[in-house]
Amino acid sequence: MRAQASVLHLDLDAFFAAVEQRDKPSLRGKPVIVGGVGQRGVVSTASYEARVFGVRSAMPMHEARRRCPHAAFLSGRFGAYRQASGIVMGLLRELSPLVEPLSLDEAFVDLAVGDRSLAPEAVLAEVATLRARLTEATGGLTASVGVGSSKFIAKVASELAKPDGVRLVAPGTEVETIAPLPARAIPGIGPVTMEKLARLGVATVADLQRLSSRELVRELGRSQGEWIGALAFARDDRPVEPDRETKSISVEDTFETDVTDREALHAVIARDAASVARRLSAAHLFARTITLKARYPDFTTLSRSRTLDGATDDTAVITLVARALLDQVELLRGVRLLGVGVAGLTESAQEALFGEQTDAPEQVDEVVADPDAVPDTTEQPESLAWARRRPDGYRPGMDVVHDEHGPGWVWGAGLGRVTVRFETAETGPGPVRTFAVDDPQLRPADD
DNA sequence: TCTGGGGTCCTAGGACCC
DNA sequence: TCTGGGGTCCTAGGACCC
Repeated sequence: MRAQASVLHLDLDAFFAAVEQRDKPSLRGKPVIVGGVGQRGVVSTASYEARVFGVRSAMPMHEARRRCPHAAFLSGRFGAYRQASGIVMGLLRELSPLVEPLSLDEAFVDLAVGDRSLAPEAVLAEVATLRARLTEATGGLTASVGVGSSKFIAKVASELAKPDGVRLVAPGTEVETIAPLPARAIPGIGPVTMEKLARLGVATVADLQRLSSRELVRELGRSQGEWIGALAFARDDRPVEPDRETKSISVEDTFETDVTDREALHAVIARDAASVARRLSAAHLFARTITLKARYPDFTTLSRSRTLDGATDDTAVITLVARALLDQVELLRGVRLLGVGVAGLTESAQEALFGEQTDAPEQVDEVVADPDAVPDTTEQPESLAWARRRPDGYRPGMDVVHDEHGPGWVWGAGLGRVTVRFETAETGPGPVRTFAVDDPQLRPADD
């Protein structure tokens, strides 16, 4: 904890839904739900209008539809979210070079750099300017901002400021500020930990403050017990870290229906491995450990991993190692999810550590020696298409262009037809038209 | 019609080394 | 010939966060 309130936490309000309402004027003021629109999707973000009906992040989509059937259900446009996020992070970096993004819609900023005044009035004036510029630069998005003497307090403060507000917790008032909050408000206390604490009679942070460190450690383990005990008294001296290194990269797919066919999963692995390899290359990274993840219909999840002697960014190597790991997975029950991940990331692809023997399966050795040995899986048999996450094509919410009607977005698709609303952020609510999916005048817009 | 996808961190046991 | 102890790496699982 610092003597001054010099840590800022910014959180964009209902971010994905707000971007959709910005770009789709007919949805402004209405319930909007962004998430997986398939059978097994969950809510990513609900607009405040949808939250009134009890729709929350991570809620299964069928439950959200039951609670709020008249909402607009959209599958998300990550290009648009990334762009808006980039603008916001840029504004934050004008405040201070010490910006630590936590996700597309959240970041910490360390204000204790340069010669600015850290007096509360001065900081609040800066925050007011920031929020006004943010709304202007993003075409109407809003953010909640918390300022405090540590990351923890700044984060709690922005939570208290939501939506579209500011809260500065004055140094010296931290413990009394957090005392009445539910213990669950402390980051790191999730459902399982809260259940354990409830058995000790803990409901609020004040209750937590009454427990001894010894009791917490006995119940939660050393690391978590000591950490929660410290946060209950607002003790947190973690620095804002602008350059955190990536530790792992992964891709996973939940299937519309459970998959038992090993060949179909081989095709999924090839595609996911290619995606992971592309991201490794883009980041100029190589990986030593390859992990395969599978989830059974009863939701039990397992992982199998193998660490290679050398690091790789090669699709063929990742594919064959992941496929070999799949041999250790029993498929009789089918799987609802499969994923490929890499870890042990390095900036160079060293050859095998000297003196060590490789324990990789022979087929991997073959591929390392000859990348062309990997089977070409880019052309999937038609029979495997069902294993894909979702049919390609027009997903609700996506941007399209029509030669005559101009830019619009997909309102709904199915049965060979696409319904489009023609409007943009600048136009005001626009008209709706329906087309055949193969209408040559209609196509997805470039991202 | 149960429960996404991308991450981080922690624990715990076994192998292996000194 | 009854049995130590620390350190590191690897694997697997789980809690948690957005």
